[in-house]
Amino acid sequence: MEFRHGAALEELCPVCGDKVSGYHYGLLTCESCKGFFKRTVQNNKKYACAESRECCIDVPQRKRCPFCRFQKCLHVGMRLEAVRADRIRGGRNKFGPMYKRDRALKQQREALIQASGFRIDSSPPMGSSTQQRDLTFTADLHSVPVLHCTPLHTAQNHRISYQHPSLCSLLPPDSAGVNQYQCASSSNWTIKSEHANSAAVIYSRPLSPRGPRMPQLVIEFVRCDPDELQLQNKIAARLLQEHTGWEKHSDPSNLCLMCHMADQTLFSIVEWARTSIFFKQLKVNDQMKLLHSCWSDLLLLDIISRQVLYGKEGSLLLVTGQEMELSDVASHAGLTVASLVQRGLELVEKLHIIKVDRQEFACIKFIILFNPDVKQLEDHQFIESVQEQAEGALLEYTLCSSSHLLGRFAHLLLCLSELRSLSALAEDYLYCKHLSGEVPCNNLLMEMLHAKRSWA
DNA sequence: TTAGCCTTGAGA
DNA sequence: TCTCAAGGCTAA
Repeated sequence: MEFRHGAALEELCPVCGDKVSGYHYGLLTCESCKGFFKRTVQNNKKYACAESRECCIDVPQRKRCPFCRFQKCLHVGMRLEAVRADRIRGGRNKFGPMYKRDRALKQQREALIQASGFRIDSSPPMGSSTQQRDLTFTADLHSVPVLHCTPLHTAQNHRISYQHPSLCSLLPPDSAGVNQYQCASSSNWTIKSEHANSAAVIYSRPLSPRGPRMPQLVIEFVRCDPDELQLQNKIAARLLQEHTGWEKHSDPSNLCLMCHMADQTLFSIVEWARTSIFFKQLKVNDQMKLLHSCWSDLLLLDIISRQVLYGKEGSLLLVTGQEMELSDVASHAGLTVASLVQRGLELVEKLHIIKVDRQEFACIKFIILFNPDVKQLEDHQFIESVQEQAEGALLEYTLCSSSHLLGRFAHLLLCLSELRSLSALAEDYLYCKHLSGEVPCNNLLMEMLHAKRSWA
């Protein structure tokens, strides 16, 4: 299948919302933000914000505040290292494979839309509502009570303060009043969930003349998934900011670096959950209980699914898009980590052999998140109903895509059980390391670790 | 200073 | 040979 380059160009610039002209410095942006980013980095420009560093950056206003515009460039993931110090023109850079993978993802998403006849706003332009949500999320990071505060420097040496938010501050105010989720699609589909105590059933699309039936809920689950490249860029940029702050103080250990990466991944998982179908209808108390209960399962699933979908044999693909040689990991690991890595790799291999796809991973995430076994849930019936629907959607999807009747579905549930067992071991290991003071404190990772143990 | 268009050149 | 993401040029 040929990738339509034009499809990507229909997207909007994540910085200002203007028309995208191609991949520039790590992601799809417009020509003007490309030029702005280049000028800023090449000429080492220093800007200042006349307001409160929260200026709106859109097409009409992007010229108003270069400080906030550049901050946004970094925030959405434009890469400083893609600007060439030697200024040599032409050729390709090291991001080629990343652009290729992003194109493949977009192509896959487009194929999914076509197969289902359902319109998904692929990679919602950050200049639109998603952009606003993104800014709100960033603003949250700067406005919540301080648990941990490290002075950081951006590439421009602008001092910014980074305050680590707690899970509670990352979740929105109670949304229980909003008990109706409605989504109209271009194909006369109306998804409606009016929950009082149970989730309304979302029906599957009828059989498509072009291929197997795609359960409607699976499409919704995939739709909730973040854009892999944007996620990659965002986490890489945040880690770069954090790392700039560390350089002055000490050289962090590998374990420490991995914890920071896991911490940032946890942020993205919370962000995914809080904007996901069904979850956003829950009261904050229930949201927190569910996330406290399953964060490590979701974190491990994130690592494993990336490995299954995009990883290469012999290396570990990190959330930042970097690859680590497994031989390096093994040589630096102790017995416990080596055994965890080995079991993780065996699980990756199992999932790889049966070719688990994005749709199935998306369902599994919801099955993990909506765990009715969590104690003292206010809306237990609704949560149980969502998990049943997610399992039903996965079953239906596997029956459509596999000839082995229940075999594939059962296999996936077995893998899920292995994943839970592995994540419990990883949690124990992390807790031991925390007690011996070998991992960073006062972050979301540690908050989750403590929360689970305090009510377990 | 901005932003649209042009030139360049490595890799497919 | 073609593609496309770099840097360069220049009118507004």
